[in-house]
Amino acid sequence: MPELPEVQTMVTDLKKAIIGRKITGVWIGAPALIKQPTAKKFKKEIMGRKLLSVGRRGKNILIELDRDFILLIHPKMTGHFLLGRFRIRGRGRNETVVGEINEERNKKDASYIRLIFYLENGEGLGLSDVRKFAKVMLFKKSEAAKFLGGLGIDALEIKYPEFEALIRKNKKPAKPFLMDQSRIAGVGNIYADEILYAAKVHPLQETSRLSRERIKAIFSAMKEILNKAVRLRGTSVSDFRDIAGREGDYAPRCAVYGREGEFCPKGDTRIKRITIAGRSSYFCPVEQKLSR
DNA sequence: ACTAGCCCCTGGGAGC
DNA sequence: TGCTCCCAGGGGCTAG
Repeated sequence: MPELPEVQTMVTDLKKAIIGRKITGVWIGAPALIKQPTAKKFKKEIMGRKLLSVGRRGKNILIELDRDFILLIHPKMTGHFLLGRFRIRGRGRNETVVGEINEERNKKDASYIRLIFYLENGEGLGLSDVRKFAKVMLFKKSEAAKFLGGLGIDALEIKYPEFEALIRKNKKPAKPFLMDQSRIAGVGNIYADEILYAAKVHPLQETSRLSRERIKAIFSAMKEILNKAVRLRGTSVSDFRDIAGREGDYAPRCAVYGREGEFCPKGDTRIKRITIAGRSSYFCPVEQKLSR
């Protein structure tokens, strides 16, 4: 599921592929993904816009368009972009996308495309999203604060003093703290588990009594793991693909995520899975002891 | 102001 | 083989 490194991979790809190009058409297969404004108005307003720059804040992709518009895409669980040539098959509600993208394995992926931005040369930028959880918004630059105001500091931007101040104020256990986008933006379920494992902190650890040493360990593990995952172009445990349909290379580096019952990389203890706030959490009960 | 819990959605895997 | 059931999960929303 796209977290900061996967979103950054998409942003890097998009920068190369679409900057300076113009949106010549839009196909909306799942109007419910468009949260702002209405799908009809969205289509009208985005037509003919030029793509000026691509950025990221937490897990949100922000594309700057001409006339001071911002296009925001949050991929949620299964959203990702594919660049290729697409045909629409069927009619009305039964319309589906057939992709002429590079490889056979991506054909299925293309059929999950819910939204296409057509570019000048007939190529399309498709948003593939099996579960239709993705969020797409279009608004004026002047309204950005309204739609991004609730987001905390990006996990790759935050400096240690700010991080320590946030974690000291925090009342949640360590894992929900890392995943709270209103404090620090970008860390999701997979990387939170990996960060806490590397920092030797139990996911249910209350953060109020953590020593400065442990807080520093969490902070540096966060930076190191996210940066490494960015270099490896993300984790593809399920649906994540880059713009060309390729998987990321970080998944084999995961020490604990998705590895219930396997041995901890540092010993002969088996990795446990527990549920925290409705989410699976993987950890090593020996490496990550609760302390108080 | 804050938090816990429900809900959105679909494919894939387990179980029978 | 084929059916049904349950699970995955980020974050928006609501009730408390």
